[in-house]
Order: sequence, then structure tokens, then C-alpha cells
Amino acid sequence: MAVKLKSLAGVQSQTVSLTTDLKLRIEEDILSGKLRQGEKLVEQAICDEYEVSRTPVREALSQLGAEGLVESIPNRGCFVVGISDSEMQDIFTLRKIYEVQATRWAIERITDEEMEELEENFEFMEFYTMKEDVDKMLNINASFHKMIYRASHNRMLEQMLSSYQLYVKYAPKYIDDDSAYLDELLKEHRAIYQAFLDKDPEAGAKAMAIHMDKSLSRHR
Amino acid sequence: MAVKLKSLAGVQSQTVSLTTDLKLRIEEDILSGKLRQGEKLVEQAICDEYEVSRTPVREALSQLGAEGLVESIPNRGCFVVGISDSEMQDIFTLRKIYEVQATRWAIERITDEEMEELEENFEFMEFYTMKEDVDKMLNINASFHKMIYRASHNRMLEQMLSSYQLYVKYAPKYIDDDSAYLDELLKEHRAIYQAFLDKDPEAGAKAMAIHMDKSLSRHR
DNA sequence: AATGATGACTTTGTATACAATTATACAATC
DNA sequence: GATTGTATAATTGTATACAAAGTCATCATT
Repeated sequence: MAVKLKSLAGVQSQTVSLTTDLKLRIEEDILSGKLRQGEKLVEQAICDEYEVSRTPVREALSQLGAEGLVESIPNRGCFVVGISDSEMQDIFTLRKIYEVQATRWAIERITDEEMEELEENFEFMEFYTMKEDVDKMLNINASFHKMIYRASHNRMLEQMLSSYQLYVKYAPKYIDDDSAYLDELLKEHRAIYQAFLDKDPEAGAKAMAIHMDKSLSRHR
Repeated sequence: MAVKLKSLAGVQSQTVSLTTDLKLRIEEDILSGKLRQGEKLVEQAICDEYEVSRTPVREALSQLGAEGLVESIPNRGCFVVGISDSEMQDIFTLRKIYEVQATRWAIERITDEEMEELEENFEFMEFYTMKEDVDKMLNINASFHKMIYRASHNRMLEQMLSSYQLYVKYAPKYIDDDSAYLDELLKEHRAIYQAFLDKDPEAGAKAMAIHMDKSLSRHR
């Protein structure tokens, strides 16, 4: 009824529904480019590949359809909806706009508890910058943003920005100097974090806008 | 396998999948407030109500979950996610931001064909303002916006703005004078349409921002 | 009375069977 | 040779059966 994900050594294995698991896998296959634009997703083929029945496959595809990653044509099947370069460009613009608004609201609405988490996150970020651990930094960066989404106290915004993060995650990134990259990232985040300390929404919005612009420039 | 919707006199009946049909019905029940915040949606109960099997019910709920209208807790079921007044307030803000961006892009990217459709739509609007037909106007208004979404040539943006329209559709609106309302609406649209004629994205963005602010003020 | 174990019942998760639709191959017609 | 019609296979849509998890009332124990 549920599947145990391959667990990392010593790490407790997670149990999720087949549907959820499948959805994540297919999502990754689409965003990573393994599945091409327009490609048809035949249910039985997915069943065979992942050794599950059609029910969870259909539910996963159904959800992906609602999210727009896949287009479902009645009685004909599901087709991969790809993202062109120009659409990816647009996504960065759309993301920036909402990241800025989320920051504004987050600074106005953040709770003490959330503020503590943000502080902790920022300290981790300083630590991993020193350690020059890029992978860890990418994770911390992602959760920094997620905390802001959370602190904006708007489910819808949180959901949309989270899905943007997915897209951005798979967009190719060009970095020639890890150390310089980490320093830049830390500096940009510091400006945002400072706005939270100062409780200055507009300063935060501005700092986030800059962060987003720099982020875009690192992606091409 | 599919259901024939009740057809209006003389109008050709439409055939959609049970899943799609169910999804629309449940969506409406949630947004109209028939289903309350936190209420549990028991699959079998929905099956009984609409006389279908669990499969399409589960798929409809699955999609609504992906869209954020219901929350699905593993092995426990689906629960209605309501929208509080403050969230509704936020939705208007978020919508405004993207409507403005959509207008900007639409003016830059609109095709000749789309421009003709927009022109036609605007003429309809003038016509129904004269006729003082509020219902027709609301439909025309909705499709005016949809055309802009389309002309922005960004699927994602189009999809998000369409779902905002759904929310707004069910938000209570306060109008005391139909005629004055229609005149206002026409005037606001004229300003936007004029920006399309002038191919002036910033004027369009401004006009749309004003339209959104007025729209908000009519909702309270 | 409060707590916690037990078990029947309900509900969800998944697999599978069947029905309806669409895609494909191939023959008949022009 | 292109086009249309038709039979067959492949695929999607829906219903149902079974497995697993959760819910809840009951009752014994403290």
C-alpha cells in the first residue's frame, strides 16, 4: 500500500504513498529534461517502470496536470509540457515579483518563533560559507526562502513560490568560483536578514529584488 | 464512461469526464461556501451524492489537492481549505500584481489576431453597457481579462490568473447602481484597451493597476 | 473518573476488471 | 496514389474488490 524509499545509511526510511512518490519522480524526470516536451506518458508504461498499478499512476498524472507540468487530453492521454527558454526567463521575472512581495509581508507578519528560525538559518549560512560547502549552502538557501514564504503567512503565495523553486532548481547555473559565489550569496542574504532585524519591509523588498537579479545573472 | 451534462433548451450538450465534472462541482461548492473550512470530504459520500464510483472522485480530489483547495492528509482524507477574509485580501493584492505584469507583456507580445479579438470584445462591452446588461458584462469582463492572459503568452501566468478569477468570482460584490457600475467598468477597460492601441506597456500597466484597485473597492 | 488496551467498523490506498474511446493497419474505392 | 471505411489492437475512463490504516466505542484496570 505504501513504499519504503531507499534509505541512506542509518537514516530512517520514509514512507509515502505510491502516488506521492510517483509524482515526485515524474516531476523530476520532466524538470531534469529526461522526459521531453510533448512526449506522451502512457500509463501502462509507467506502471511497468515503477511496478505499480494504474491507479496511483493516474492520480500522480492527474495532480501533475493540475499543476501544469503535464497536459491531459481527454481520452488521448497525458503529454509532457516543457518549458522553453523564454518561459524560463518569464518564470524568473514572475518569481522575483512574488519573492519581493513575500519578503514585504514576511517582515510585517513574522512571529518571534519564525524569527528565531530565520536567525538560526542565517548562522548556518555563515558557517557553511566559511566551510565552503556549496551543496549545503544550496539547501540552506532554499530553506531561507521557504521560511520567508512561511512567514508571509499566505498559503497560496507559499505554494506558488515553492513550485517556482522547483523550476529554478533544475535551471542550469553557471558558477566559476565557488568561494566568490558563496560570499556573494551570504552578502545578499545578510541584506535581507538585516531588513528583518530592522523590521523594514521596503528595505527587505529592495534587498530581495537585488538577490533575485543576481540569482538570474548566475543562471546565464 | 462519460456523462452528458444537462443541456439548456436547444443548446448542444457537452460531454466531459466524470472527474472534470466532479472537480468543477466540488470547486464551486468550496468557493461558494457550501462546503465549510475544515470539513472532511469523505469519498463514499461524494460517490453517493453524484452517483459515481470512487475512482473519479479520488482523481477530482487529487487535483483539487494539487491546486490547494483541499488538503489531503495521508490515510486520513481530504479536508476543505477555506479562505479567510485576510487571505482574500491578499489574493486581490497578488492578483493585481500579476494582472499588471500580464498587461505589460500582453501589450509587448500580442499578435494581430489576438488584437482583433480584443477589439471585438471591447465593442461588445460598449454594446452591453448601453443595454445595461450586468450579467453579460461580467462575462465579457472575464473574457477581456482572459484575452490579456492569453496575449501575455505565458501558460503559467495564464493559469494562475485564471484561478484567481475563480476566487474573485465568488467574493461578495457591493454595487448599488448598476448603470454607474457599468460606466465605470467600461471607462477602466477603455483605458487599458487604449494602451494596447498605443502599444504602450507602461500605460497599460498603470491602467490595469487602477482597474484592479477600483475592483477591490467594489468588493467591500 | 481517568487511562489505556481491545476489537469492530469506517475510510483510505492500491490492484484489477471491464467499458468506451482512440490509434493503427489494411483493404476497398475513387 | 490518395482517400475512405472497417476491423483490430492499444489506451484511457470507470467501477469494484481487497488490503491497510485510522476511528471510535467499549470495557477492564488503576
